[in-house]
Amino acid sequence: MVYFRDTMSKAERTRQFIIERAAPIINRKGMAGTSISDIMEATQLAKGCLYGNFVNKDEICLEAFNYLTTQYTNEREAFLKKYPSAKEKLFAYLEHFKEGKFREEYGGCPVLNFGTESDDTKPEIKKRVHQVILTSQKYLEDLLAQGINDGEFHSELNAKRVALKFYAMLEGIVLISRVGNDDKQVNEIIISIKEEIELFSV
Amino acid sequence: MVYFRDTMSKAERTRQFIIERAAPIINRKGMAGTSISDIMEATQLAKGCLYGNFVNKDEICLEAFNYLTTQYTNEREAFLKKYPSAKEKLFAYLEHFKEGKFREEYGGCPVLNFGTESDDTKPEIKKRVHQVILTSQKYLEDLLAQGINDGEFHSELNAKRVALKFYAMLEGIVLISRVGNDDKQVNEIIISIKEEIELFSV
DNA sequence: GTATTAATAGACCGATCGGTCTAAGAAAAA
DNA sequence: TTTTTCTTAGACCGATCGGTCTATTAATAC
Repeated sequence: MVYFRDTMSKAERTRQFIIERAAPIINRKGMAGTSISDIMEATQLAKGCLYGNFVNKDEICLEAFNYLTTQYTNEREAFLKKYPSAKEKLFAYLEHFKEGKFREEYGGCPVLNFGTESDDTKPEIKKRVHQVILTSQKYLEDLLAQGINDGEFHSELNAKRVALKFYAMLEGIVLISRVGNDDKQVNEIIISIKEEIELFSV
Repeated sequence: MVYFRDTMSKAERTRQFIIERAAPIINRKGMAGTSISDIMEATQLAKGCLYGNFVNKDEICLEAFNYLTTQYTNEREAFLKKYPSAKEKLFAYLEHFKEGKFREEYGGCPVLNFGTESDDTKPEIKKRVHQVILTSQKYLEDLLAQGINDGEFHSELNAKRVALKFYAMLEGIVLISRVGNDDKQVNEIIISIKEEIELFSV
């Protein structure tokens, strides 16, 4: 992240800094499992400073989730830009997933982590996670629809259903690979999805 | 759960009772999010009694996970027994999943909940979750292999890969349906899997 | 250079955390 | 019935929790 000294106030910069430092910790240890002192240590900031920039811990958690997801989305967007067709974009999507910064560096997929923790306890976070899930599905769905439109994919293809299927598989494999400390199964899933894409390619 | 007054000691019965009461709470609120006083309240037992039956909170969490998974496995086992062939068993497996006691009553799939929470913080729990994942995949894989063996499925079918694929999809859809408060997408996934089963049926 | 804004260390708050211990009573097992 | 096992309520422990506040200092903006 770049801090624009000319356009961002000191407070904005600090706020952003806190989010960036806190996000991977919360993603790893969970919202309940992360304490304010964890964040103080990671940022080397005083408690008063944290509470001067956020109203409470929940706000930090929410912003951490937003940061992680937009970060990931932006990176992927930049990566996919190079590929023109829907099919190429889909394959690139899988490649980008396979590189998997979010399966390793930051403690796994935030949708998975925040989603499972929030679903019975934090309605606001849950709502936000839900939005992200919908957006992600929609993205895949649009790619598939574009492919149909461009004559790359068969028209009988149910874009919505297949998008859901792919997305569920990817979330599922993040869980499996992380708990198993093993990336081999990620490749297996990618192969399965690629096979399926070929199946509905014209 | 039945308490066998003749074969179980008082301590064993109490231990079991605590596990059963604590399990759904821990599954919902998370390990870090569940306190000893939560468990005292749910069991109406004194703190000394809890610590007389378990060495610490972690042990309660681990046993809660074991309880939830064996519970679910047993129920499914009983349900599938009625179906003789591999293909019928697979379909029954999906039906049983669709009924989804563990997507609603107990706070979602324990593999998902304990898995995401433990993966960076609780190595012992993580290890146990890993075992359960392997067993579940193996179960599906064996079903598919049996189907091939019995001539129900094509022999080119990659049982291991497809088992992984199905399992990932199911874990993924638990997350999606819970965060979205919506079961419609569960049906969509079931349809997708059924389609796929038909695809490799002879 | 001056005015403003932001960050500091840390005292302090009440509440809760996981966990230990005890003395007494209840329940179960023999 | 007697003995053994188990559970009780709650005091107590030190630590930590999220959060507030203050007086001082540092950095930034104009």
